[in-house]
Amino acid sequence: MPELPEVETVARTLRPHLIGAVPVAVEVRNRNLRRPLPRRFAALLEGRRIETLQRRGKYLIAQFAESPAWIIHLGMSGRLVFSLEPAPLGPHDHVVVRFDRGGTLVFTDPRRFGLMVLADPSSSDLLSGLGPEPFDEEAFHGRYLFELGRRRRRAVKDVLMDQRVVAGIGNIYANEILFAAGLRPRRSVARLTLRDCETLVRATRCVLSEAIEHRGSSVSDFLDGVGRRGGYQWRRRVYDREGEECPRCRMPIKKLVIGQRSSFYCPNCQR
DNA sequence: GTAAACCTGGCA
DNA sequence: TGCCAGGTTTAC
Repeated sequence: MPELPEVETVARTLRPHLIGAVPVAVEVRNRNLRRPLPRRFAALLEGRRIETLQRRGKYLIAQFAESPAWIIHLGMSGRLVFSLEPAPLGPHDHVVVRFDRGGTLVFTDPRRFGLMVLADPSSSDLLSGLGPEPFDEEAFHGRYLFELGRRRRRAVKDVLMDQRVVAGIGNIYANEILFAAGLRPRRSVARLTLRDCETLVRATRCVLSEAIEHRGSSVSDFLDGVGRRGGYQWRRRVYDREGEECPRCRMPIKKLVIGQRSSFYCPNCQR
């Protein structure tokens, strides 16, 4: 579910409720996430005031006055919802955090591919390998992709989704970005011109910012930090639209599988 | 490189 | 019943 626009949406919607709040009661109902939560997890979180809530790639990072920070990844089906009047808990509500000034944050994740870690962000293995943020103009630009592409022959979609190359892009937005850039998902990065790479970078920022404006995609079940659905699923041009008309040229959208992930593209508009 | 692994739910 | 799903890691 959650790629950069969804995680950014969660961060923005949670900030007003979490900044300055102190977890007073942390209940771990199931510690078997992607990495098992340590026994001392609750104790390490309780009593510490949240000072900032940041996004890095698909990770959320809550910082306190001192290290360690609370690093969260929502995996495929993870959800982080704050509410003032909590509903009864369900079977996939794994972590429940109550705050000093009221309100409850519930981490829900049916598939348990999500992750929570207490670590120093500057030394965490989770964050250290991440590539630049897509909106970082200093680090993520056409030449960067162009130089990177010359080193190895690889499908451009594969490269876009590689978190070491650029952080935050997953399957939905990789498809949408490639449509916006007019590039086929299978195109080898080795055969992209510098201009292609510049177009790709522009398309990346354009698609991601449009998705953030619409508060992310709720293809099936994404909810933001206060339990609302996103709106970008209605604006998807190609993702999960096999056989439908291309919004530009009306040719049927095609589907193929790259690296075990479904890819959607217009055979006419993308070359 | 590619496949399978982790897990549950939804849908044909 | 089998396949597919927003992600990432590990093993051939």
